Amino acid sequence: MTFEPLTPERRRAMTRQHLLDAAAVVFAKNGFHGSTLDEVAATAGFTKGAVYSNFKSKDDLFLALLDERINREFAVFSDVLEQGRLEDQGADQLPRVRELLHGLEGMSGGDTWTTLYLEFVLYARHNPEAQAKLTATARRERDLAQKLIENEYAAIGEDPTFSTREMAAISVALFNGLGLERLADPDAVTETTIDTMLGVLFDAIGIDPDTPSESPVTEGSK
Amino acid sequence: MTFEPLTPERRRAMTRQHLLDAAAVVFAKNGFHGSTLDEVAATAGFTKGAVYSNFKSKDDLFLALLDERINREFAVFSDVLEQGRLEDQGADQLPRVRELLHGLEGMSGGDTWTTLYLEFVLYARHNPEAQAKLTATARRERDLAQKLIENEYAAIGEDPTFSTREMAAISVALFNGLGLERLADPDAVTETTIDTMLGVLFDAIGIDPDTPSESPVTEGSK
DNA sequence: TATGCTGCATACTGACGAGTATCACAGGGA
DNA sequence: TCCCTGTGATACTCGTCAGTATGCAGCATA
Repeated sequence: MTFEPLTPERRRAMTRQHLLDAAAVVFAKNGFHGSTLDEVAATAGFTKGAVYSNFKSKDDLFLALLDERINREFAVFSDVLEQGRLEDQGADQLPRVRELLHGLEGMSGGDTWTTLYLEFVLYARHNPEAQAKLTATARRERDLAQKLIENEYAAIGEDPTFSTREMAAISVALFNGLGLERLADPDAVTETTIDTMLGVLFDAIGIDPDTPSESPVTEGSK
Repeated sequence: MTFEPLTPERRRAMTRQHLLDAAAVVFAKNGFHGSTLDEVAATAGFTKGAVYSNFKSKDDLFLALLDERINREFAVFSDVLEQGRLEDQGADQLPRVRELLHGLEGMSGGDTWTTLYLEFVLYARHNPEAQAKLTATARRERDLAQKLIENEYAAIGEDPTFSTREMAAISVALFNGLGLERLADPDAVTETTIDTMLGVLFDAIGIDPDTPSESPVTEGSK
C-alpha cells in the first residue's frame, strides 16, 4: 500500500490493469466473440489505441486476462489456506473451508467469475495455449484440494475410504458445478445448498460436521 | 421405425432436422457468435436460403436447437428411469443410475453436449426466453433427481439425513461439474471418478454401494 | 527552446457475416 | 399441359469490427 512515485512505467502498468479489469467485465457480459475492443477500451476510459498499445491482438488480451484471473484465484486460495495453517490443526476445518468457498465465490463479485470461467473453457477449445493453461490450472486446483483432504484424513487419523485424488476432483467439480447451476437457475443454489454440499463431502471423508467449536460465519456478508 | 410416404411436409421436416443437427455440431465447435449460418447450412448440405426458409433468424435457430436438445435429454432421462421402474425395486439402484449417467454422457457423443450446454447457459444471459427455458429445464432435472433420491430413501426405509431437495441440486451440479472439469482437463474425469462420485452420493444417502447383486455394466460400451 | 521518444487518440481499410430480394425449379392439382 | 405454391439457391446490401496508419501531446534529455 505504499505510494510509488508514478513513474511512466507505472502509468503504463496502470492503464494496462484498467484495460484488463474492463476486459473482465465486458467479456463476462458479452462473451469473447460478442465483445468489441472499442467497448473494452471505452469501459476502461480509453480508446482502441490504448488496447493495441498494450496488447498484440484481441486474443492476446484475452490470454492476458486468463493469466491474471488465474493468478488472482490462486492468490485467494493460498491466502485462505495459509491462514488456516496458522490456526489450530483441529478437525473442525469446516468454517475454514466455508470461508474459502465464500472467498472464491465473491472473487469477482456475483456470477462474473463463473461466466468468465465458462468463457475461458469454451475459448480454450480453439486456442491450444489457453487450453494448456486451463489444464495446468485445473491440475493445480485438484492438487491443492487433494492436499487439503489428505490433511483431514491425517488429522482424524483414519484411512481414506475413497481415493483422495478422486475426492479432490469431485470436490472441485461440485463447486464449479454449483456455480454453473446457479447461472441456469439463480434460485437453485442457496446458503443451505453450500452447507449441505460441505456436509456430504465431510461425510464422505468420515468427519462428523456436527461438532463445530464455533460458527464464525457472518451471514449478511455482501 | 415405420417408413412414412415422404410427403412434402416430411421432406421439409427432414431438412429442418438436418439443419438442427448441423447447427448442434457447428455451434458446439465455434460457439454462437463464432458460427456462421453459411457454415451451418453447408454442414447440413444446404445453403443459407434453406436456413432462412426454416427459421426466422440466427437466434430463432439457436432457440429451436435449445428446445430440441432439451427434449432429447429428457427423452433419454425418462427412458432410463422408466426402464428402471420396470425392474425390481431393490436397493441396488447403482447399476441403473450408472447406466443413466452413461446414457446422458454419450448423448451427443463426447464433449459436444457439454459444450453446447455451456453455450446455452452463456447465451441465455442475453436472451430472456432462453433463460426461462433453461431455468425451467434445470428445475425439471432437479425434480427428477429428487424423486429418484426419495425413492431410494423409501426403498431402504430410512429418514433422509440431508434434504432431498438439496441433495438433488448437488447431484445435478456434480454431474454437470464433472463434464465441465473434463473440458478443462480431459484426463481429470475417468470411469473410476464416476464410480467414486456415485459412491459418495449413495454414501450420503445412507446406502452401502458394496452390495450389488450383479454388475451388468459393459466396460467397452462405445 | 529544440528534439526525440513513447503512449494513446483518431481516422481509415478491408473483410466478414446477418439478413434480404429475387429467381429456379420441383411437385401437386385442375 | 398449364398454373401455382413454396422450398431452397444465388447474389446482393449494409452494418460491424479487428487491425493499421498516422497524428499528436507529454515528458525527457540537451
